[in-house]
Amino acid sequence: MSTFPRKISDSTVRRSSLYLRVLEALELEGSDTVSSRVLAERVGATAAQVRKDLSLFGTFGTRGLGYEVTALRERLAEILGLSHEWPVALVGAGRIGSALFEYPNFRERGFQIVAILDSDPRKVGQSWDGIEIHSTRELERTIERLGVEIALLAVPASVAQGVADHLVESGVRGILNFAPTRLRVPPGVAVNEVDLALELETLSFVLEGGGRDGNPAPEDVAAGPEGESR
Amino acid sequence: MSTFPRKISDSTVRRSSLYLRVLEALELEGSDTVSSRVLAERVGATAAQVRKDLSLFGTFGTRGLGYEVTALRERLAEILGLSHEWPVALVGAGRIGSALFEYPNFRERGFQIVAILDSDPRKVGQSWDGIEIHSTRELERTIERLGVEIALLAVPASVAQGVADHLVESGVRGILNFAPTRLRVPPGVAVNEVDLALELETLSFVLEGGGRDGNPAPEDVAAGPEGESR
DNA sequence: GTACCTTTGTGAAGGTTTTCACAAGCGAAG
DNA sequence: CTTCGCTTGTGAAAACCTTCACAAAGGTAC
Ligand SMILES: NC(=O)c1ccc[n+]([C@@H]2O[C@H](COP(=O)([O-])OP(=O)(O)OC[C@H]3O[C@@H](n4cnc5c(N)ncnc54)[C@H](O)[C@@H]3O)[C@@H](O)[C@H]2O)c1
Ligand SMILES: NC(=O)c1ccc[n+]([C@@H]2O[C@H](COP(=O)([O-])OP(=O)(O)OC[C@H]3O[C@@H](n4cnc5c(N)ncnc54)[C@H](O)[C@@H]3O)[C@@H](O)[C@H]2O)c1
Repeated sequence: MSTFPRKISDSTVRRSSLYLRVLEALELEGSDTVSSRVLAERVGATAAQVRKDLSLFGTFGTRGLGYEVTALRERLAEILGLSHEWPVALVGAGRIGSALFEYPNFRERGFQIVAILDSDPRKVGQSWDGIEIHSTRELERTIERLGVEIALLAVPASVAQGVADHLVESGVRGILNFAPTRLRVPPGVAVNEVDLALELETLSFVLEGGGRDGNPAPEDVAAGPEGESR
Repeated sequence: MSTFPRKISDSTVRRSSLYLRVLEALELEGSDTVSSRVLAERVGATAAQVRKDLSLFGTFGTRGLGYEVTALRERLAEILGLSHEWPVALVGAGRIGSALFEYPNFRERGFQIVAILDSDPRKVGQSWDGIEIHSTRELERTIERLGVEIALLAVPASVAQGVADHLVESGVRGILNFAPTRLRVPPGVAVNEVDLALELETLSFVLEGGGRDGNPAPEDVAAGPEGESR
């Protein structure tokens, strides 16, 4: 709904997600306000970075005081598109699919798995926690009926592109892809790849001395990916 | 083992991991050589980017011809630290832990789970596929005995930092963390965070119009995170 | 051997993200 | 009401990353 003057960078969005999590924790701890310094400390960034990030979204702080925890949390949640529930489809009811289904964190943050899809006739018809597993032949109908816009894609790599195409045709606009394949999707569709073998390989690169001189780089090693640009 | 003149950026390492995967596929397809253009096409980057990345590691190509597939694959694998097996410990034998354990992709790429650790007395003593689940009381001994340097951390967020500290004390230098907590580790230890709720939140941000004007940004939406630089 | 085609490797340019540094603003205290 | 201490918001600088553009060089055909 909301738009912003400048294009917001991926790194800013990712950090904002972390800020939100810290704000939720601070609220439970009973803090009323928080400074950019404290926020930064908690997420492993710099205070200037926090202020720059937040300033891209608007002006939230009070000079001399900091940010009001509850207000900022609410505003950030809204900005990140978390002020309403997202109905989510799980595609691929295999090993990783079942772990994802039972992951309570998704629902807590407003992502509710409302449909499970699989092509295996032995799985179709089963129910998980009251949600029936549908055949991928009913994919389009199911996605449309439930208004699903986000899908968790947990099918074998060999079929991932085909299933993704089908999802996009059916109206899905965001895919979290667990298969180790780069998906090609039309403009207007967002994909996030979760590539665990790649994550391990970046670890082994650093451990093997790629960072510098046989030792992992001292500084930025604690920060993680992203670089996650990430 | 190998060191490089300049510090290699995270994005370069991540792309290199993708190049390696494409090279493996090309080898199976029977290609002898590949140009930066083709390599780029397959991973969704530009040809110049591919050449820049590779040039940071050395000079591998032949002008007019391109890169020799097998030679480059071998060299890249070596650079990424994949020319030997890595014994890996799985810590937390829960839902995500068991999916990870059964994920064949890890072993195929040289990451072999040689130890499973859990604190739940009901799980300790069980065997998964011939590998016994050990108590976390034996963590240090197990890690040391098996020479584990990389751990998959799949325990509840509330205990993740404590377990991570214990792992580091025992000699672990690389952690792939699935708990939604930023780990603090001493210099010299590498951590990659896999934060699925965060990935979903970046999707919902884009879908909600954060990218631009109510529509996801047309260009870089297909590229994913790292971003994803991270 | 030469001409031509192709593709690499790489400085330089361009763009983006992070850090720096400080004026401006707010609240509290006296 | 003024002063003081603290913290934000933000231009400018620095660092970093990507793209451009082209000379250099290998292969091939004749
Ligand atoms: N197991 C893990 O820990 C793990 C980790 C990261 C990534 N992954 C990736 O996730 C994907 C699934 O892995 P898994 O271990 O759960 O495999 P799995 O074989 O246990 O599950 C795959 C599921 O997808 C279903 N499926 C197959 N073709 C389908 C189609 N065309 N449409 C719908 N459903 C279909 C299968 O019936 C099965 O239920 C793979 O791409 C894998 O590389 C797995
Ligand atoms: N289920 C998912 O799909 C999923 C996805 C992403 C991230 N995660 C994260 O992964 C972690 C594990 O999630 P899960 O769903 O597998 O939970 P789970 O409860 O199924 O498994 C957690 C396991 O950790 C063990 N454990 C608890 N304390 C321990 C300790 N101190 N030392 C060693 N082992 C200990 C438990 O006995 C249990 O076996 C959580 O942090 C969760 O947020 C889970």
